[in-house]
Amino acid sequence: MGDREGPRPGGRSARVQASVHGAARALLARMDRAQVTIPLIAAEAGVTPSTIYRRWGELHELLADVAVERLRPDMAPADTGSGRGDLLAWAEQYAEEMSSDLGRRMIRDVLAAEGGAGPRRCCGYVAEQIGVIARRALARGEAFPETDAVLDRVVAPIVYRILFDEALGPDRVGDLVATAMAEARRR
Amino acid sequence: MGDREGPRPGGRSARVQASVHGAARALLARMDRAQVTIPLIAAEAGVTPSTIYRRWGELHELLADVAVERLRPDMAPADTGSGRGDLLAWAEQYAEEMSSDLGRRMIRDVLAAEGGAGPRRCCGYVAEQIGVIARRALARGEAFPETDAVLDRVVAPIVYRILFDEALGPDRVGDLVATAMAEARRR
DNA sequence: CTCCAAACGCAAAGAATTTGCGTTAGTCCC
DNA sequence: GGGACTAACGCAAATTCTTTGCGTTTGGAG
Repeated sequence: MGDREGPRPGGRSARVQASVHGAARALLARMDRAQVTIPLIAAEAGVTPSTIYRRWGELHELLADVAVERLRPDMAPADTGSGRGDLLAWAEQYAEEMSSDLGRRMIRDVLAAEGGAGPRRCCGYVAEQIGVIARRALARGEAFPETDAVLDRVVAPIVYRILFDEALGPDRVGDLVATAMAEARRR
Repeated sequence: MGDREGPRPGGRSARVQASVHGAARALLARMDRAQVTIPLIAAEAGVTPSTIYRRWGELHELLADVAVERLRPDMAPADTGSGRGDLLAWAEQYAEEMSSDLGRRMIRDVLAAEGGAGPRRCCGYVAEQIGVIARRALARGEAFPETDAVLDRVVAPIVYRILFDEALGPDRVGDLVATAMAEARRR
């Protein structure tokens, strides 16, 4: 049940999904994003367009699917020795990755899809990473803010600025982390 | 120069733009969003599809244009007698409007467009409203946080949750405002 | 008043999307 | 293991959307 949404692991569906995802990533890396179409992806993946249309419906849905996959963290946040250091390192890296052209585009792809599942999953990934940092900090006996507080004070401003204004620099991210950590005492 | 990007006020271009915007709004209100297409909008507006394609390029650009228009505030924030009250009232209304289905969709439309002009303009609208509240507060001799601080502590969490998670209730919005107002003392 | 540039309408060509039908692959139950 | 069943796929035709060339109109400048 915790199995993502996909079909069963070894089936034909899974193979098609993998090859379509791979084709989409390859094309996105190779050419301008406005020129990537479903027939192109289908040709690259070795399937017929109708297969993609039936499964994903629109290009946005497919790209969102691919983007969510790429936004899933592949490792635990670095352990710098303190919760504050961990959060700062994580936040700086996150801000940098997401403000890159690729990161920006992935976020927008995720948001463009119809169902709310993609964005929520991304938020979940972030919350999970913060949770790891938090548990590590608490195990060391340190104070650490609630995950929701970190989302509100650190993650939200980073993402909001990337989407609507201009990406925050490392110094501003540091300020956000400091503000969030100040919240920890009230726990 | 503060004139938006559009053509001169009375020209033919302006009339076409107005009628296309109106047609798009009418169709969005009347039918499901996935069924709204450029040829449909063109028919409703009484122009040929190629006109729309040439001016906006894609449906997303047009919808983003329409959404930005609708997101522009049409009046100054209510004056409740104090900066804190003004901000609270504004934030609660903003959160409510943006978390509605319509608001959500408009935000996503704005973000889906290619150029970064739309999102920045929306952010500018918000900053402007906050600026009005701030100037009123300062004129009364009250303390009030920087606009950037309000964006980070109040607006960003509201929008982030709407886009990625679940909309915040009025109580949580109140907490955000309280946090932001606490910042004012350091000015 | 005349000229000019930008924008529009029309229509044909090209590309993408939808859909019906036959076939295949994997699954479940003997 | 073997047979039936379901979901997904391939193919191809029909539909709809998108692009583009060319002539015409419109509003503004000199």
